[in-house]
Amino acid sequence: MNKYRSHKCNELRKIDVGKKVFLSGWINKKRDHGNLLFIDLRDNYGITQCIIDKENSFFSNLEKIQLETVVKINGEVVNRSEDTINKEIQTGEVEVSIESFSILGICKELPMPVFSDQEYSEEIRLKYRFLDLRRKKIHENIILRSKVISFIRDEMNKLGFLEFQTPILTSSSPEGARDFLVPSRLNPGKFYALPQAPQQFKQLIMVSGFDRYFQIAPCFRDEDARADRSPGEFYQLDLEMSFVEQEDIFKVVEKLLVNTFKKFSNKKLMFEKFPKISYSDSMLKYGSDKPDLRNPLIINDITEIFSREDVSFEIFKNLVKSGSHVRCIVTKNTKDKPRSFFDGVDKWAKDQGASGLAYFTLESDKEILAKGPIGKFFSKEALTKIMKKTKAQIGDSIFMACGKQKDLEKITSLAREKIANDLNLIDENTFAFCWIVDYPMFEKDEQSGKIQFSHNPFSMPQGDINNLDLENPLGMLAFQYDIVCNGIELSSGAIRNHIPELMYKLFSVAGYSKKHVDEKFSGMINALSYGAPPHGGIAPGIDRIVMLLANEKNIREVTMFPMNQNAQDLMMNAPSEVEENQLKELNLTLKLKK
RNA sequence: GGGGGUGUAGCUCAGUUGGUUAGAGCGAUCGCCUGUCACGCGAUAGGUCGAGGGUUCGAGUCCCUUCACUCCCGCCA
Repeated sequence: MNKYRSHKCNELRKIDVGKKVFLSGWINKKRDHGNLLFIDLRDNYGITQCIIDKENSFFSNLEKIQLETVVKINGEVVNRSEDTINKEIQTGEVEVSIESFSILGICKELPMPVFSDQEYSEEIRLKYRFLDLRRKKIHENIILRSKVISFIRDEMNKLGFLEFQTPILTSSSPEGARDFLVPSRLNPGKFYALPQAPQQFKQLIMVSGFDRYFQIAPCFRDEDARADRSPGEFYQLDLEMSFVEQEDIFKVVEKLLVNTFKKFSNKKLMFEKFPKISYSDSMLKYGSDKPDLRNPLIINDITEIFSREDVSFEIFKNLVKSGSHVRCIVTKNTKDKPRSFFDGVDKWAKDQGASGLAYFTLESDKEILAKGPIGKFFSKEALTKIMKKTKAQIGDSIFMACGKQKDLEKITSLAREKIANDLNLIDENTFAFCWIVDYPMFEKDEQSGKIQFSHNPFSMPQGDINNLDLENPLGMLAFQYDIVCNGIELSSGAIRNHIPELMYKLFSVAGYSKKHVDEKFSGMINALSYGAPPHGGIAPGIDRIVMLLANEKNIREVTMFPMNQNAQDLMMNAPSEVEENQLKELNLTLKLKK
């Protein structure tokens, strides 16, 4: 028999009454009545109330013991009287009458309480993460994460995918995010890079003939953190399939995500067949390529209205003449909302750096009229036209913004969210997935004016690949797609370009020579020249999936040992300085900026 | 790199128009208490008010600088 415990702390029931047992765990809570002491003993599985009175010679020692000390308790399971049963805990019908105890691990005075629903500063939580992780909420989040990953692994195996590991020390790639670099001792002056994703490896796995690959893959990107973005490292469900078209990948991933979300959450799925929205539609209707489809508000372009003679809103008209656009958001039946609601939105927009949001409300007094500060600038014919274009009705309000396309997309996207929150339009009890498809292959860099890959240079362009219009690269679409859920980008993927000649052509559009491609992607381009199957894949973010399932707003809540916003591990003291001889071995000298 | 928020006891926070000795709850220590499950009651200890500078007769409070944590923008194929 195990030396430390006969039972776990969630196991004892009425049927065990009379048994001699021994339990080990942490002292979660003491309730000291002076001559009678209750102890809640906690382990990973649950809590058992243990009790001792002053007749017992161990009483005074146990009374003095610190919370969170690890102890082994010997005793007898006894019944609780009807009025002392605790339904909150699994073992609440019984308790353990303590006969003796021993300390297995002492605990100093705690820097933060473990048994408490209080919130603590990130600094203290991260420094004492091992204590933080004992707390119920986050302990359960981490267990959920483990179960989700196991489930996904299981599903992937069932679907015929093989799990492979790919190198962690690899080469730096010129595209994408900033790399983490690792100096090579054996190759002075040269560096490995940690993979931003196993992108090239997974394609090489397809070229190697393995057909279906997946991996719960660590990815490393040296970019600044956000609430939903860990600094440094995160995990993706990386997968790749051979001899597939876009639709084949959609089928696999939809099934996997629907199964996962149904299993681990009680929230409703708005769609089991995820709607497909083209990138350009999404940018127009939602102002973003990661729309929250729980939000019913839609953005409409009404630029043309402002070239009409019977519209006299000169500020917008003049801006439109110089190339700006006007887009609007209609809110249903808001005619009775107080002035403060409308002004609040307008003021908020100004705080966001926009020039504000103009608005009016459609009312009817035999004739259509627009009420609000700028209502008088629109004729009833113009209003009718706007109503037709935006499907607005009497009683609705219209918020308008004017600006250059990029700025406009940004402010309308934010406004959509802001207004929906103000009007409480978002059903928090729902997951709304969608596919964003038809990404452009190339885009123009705003500052330099140069053509560059908009997403992934290895994606397959759409259309007849033998007759691509390379003169108009900005019109070219790619077989590239994202999954978005509740406004969070969960993953992106693509059908890959497996034809070397085509890849050279596309890289040349972005200004890279054949020589450059051969040098930077030698492994890939070489492999594709020896019989590569058509293939494609995707990589859903594990951390974000768990975040959604755990209903958390911050990725640290589902990460066991996260770093802080400055990419420091306060518990392990990373990053840290290293010894001079370590640098010397690596042929490195430090030149710190002052 | 830029903008916002926060920083007061071990922890979570209060602290008024600048005004005497900076408070509370939890935790710690000590005492009382035999049915609690956020046990109760009493007492004690515990403070560089993030740091530095300034204004003032007087600064936790006002001003400047700076640091830490956090949220956002940039960045994230």
